[in-house]
Amino acid sequence: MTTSDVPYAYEEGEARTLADQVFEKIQTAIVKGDIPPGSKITEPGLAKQYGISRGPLREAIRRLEGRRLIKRVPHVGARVVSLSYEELLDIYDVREAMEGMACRLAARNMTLDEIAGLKELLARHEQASELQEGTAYYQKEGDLDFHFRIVLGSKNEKLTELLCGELYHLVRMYRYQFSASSSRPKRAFEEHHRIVDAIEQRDEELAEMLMRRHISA
Amino acid sequence: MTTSDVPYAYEEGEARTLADQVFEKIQTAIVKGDIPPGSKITEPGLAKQYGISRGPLREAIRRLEGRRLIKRVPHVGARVVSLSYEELLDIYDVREAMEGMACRLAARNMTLDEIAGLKELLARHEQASELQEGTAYYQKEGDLDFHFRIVLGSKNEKLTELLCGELYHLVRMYRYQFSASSSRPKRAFEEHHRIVDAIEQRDEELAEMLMRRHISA
DNA sequence: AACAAGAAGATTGTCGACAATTAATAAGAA
DNA sequence: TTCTTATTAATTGTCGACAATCTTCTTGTT
Repeated sequence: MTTSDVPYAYEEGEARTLADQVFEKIQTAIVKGDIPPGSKITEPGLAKQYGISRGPLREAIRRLEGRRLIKRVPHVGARVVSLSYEELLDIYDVREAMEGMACRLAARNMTLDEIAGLKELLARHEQASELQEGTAYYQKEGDLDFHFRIVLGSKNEKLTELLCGELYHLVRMYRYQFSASSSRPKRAFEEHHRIVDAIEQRDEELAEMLMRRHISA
Repeated sequence: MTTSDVPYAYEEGEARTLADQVFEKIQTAIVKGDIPPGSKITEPGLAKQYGISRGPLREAIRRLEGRRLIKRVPHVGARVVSLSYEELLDIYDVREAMEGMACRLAARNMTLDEIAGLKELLARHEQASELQEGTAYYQKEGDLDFHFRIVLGSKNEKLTELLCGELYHLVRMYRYQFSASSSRPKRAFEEHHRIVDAIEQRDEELAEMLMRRHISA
């Protein structure tokens, strides 16, 4: 796995606050399904589980609420969001729009080094894909890594925040939940390749179009 | 003003929690510039000002942090985000992508009633724009109202959440801050009109394109 | 005068306790 | 038995206090 588990990461080894630590722990727990979707969050329970008081825990919950991974009802409690099939389709429309734009901007703003890195990543994918018929690596983190780099290459902070800080987690959540594999590794790989070509040629229009088709598939 | 001050509103008169109330108060205070961008948030100060304890206040701050209206540094404090010109351009690229998609989906999913409502809104705008040379009303809330309705018409929950719950506030913040008026009321009105036409004809492609051009201008 | 080290002050982080509200349970009447 | 009502239990909301950390001011040295 090339990307860390926590993508938009803080500086490592930081003396962060308890609330921050627990925020991330709960976030990954939700994403990985350790705390199943729709389940109720009981404050005393979680506080005891993580060995902290309710204060920092509540702050973490409020932050997750701001990121829409948790829905809260006053005086009743908080539940982990459960994504329906409709919501998943919604998310993919959003991704199509935003990653399309990201790809357009990447074609404009990516440095030559970054492009070279992308091509190298593709090469590694190809190899892994040929060696093992293992769609596993390629499908999951590898695919996200590819998209991740393009988003970063857009050099658009807001876009990066929204995609990597919010939608990213929801998509990962979905993939963990359904063990989703797009079941078309060869095709996807070719599409990735063409996208990189378009970026290299600085063809913004084409880059956006290819990415949008790639996601909507 | 047709839209309420708090757009994605809770049910009114609800017995919400202190943290929720203060969250909204601070949010609008930030958006309207009452708490200036870049200024430091001191917990004891705000707590006293709103007449509450630090507990709920901290929860509100964490929620605002999740929405990226506030940046926090551990053990140092929180500051209101200050949007640079570059960030504003970034936001507009995101808006172009997302509202373009929203417009495409609106052309697909908007009901006839909603379309009729849009046309009626346009008529009101035209009248107001003719009567007073008052670009004021049209430029500000009226323009947002137009975009707001189209986003809602997309019937895409995630898109609505992101646009209305996050970018919306940032755009409003910017407008308050610079008293921004796009200085082209006539042209903008015509573009709105053409967009509605495209939606009415269910021409998704055209609707998206027109909206994107409208925003990027 | 300028800089460094240290002390005082203020602010943030964490905790436990109490009040308010909701959910669960038990008791009683139809 | 079943529905209503009252009581109990549990959970959430709020608060004030204390500890840890950072900031600022003071003091002393070069």
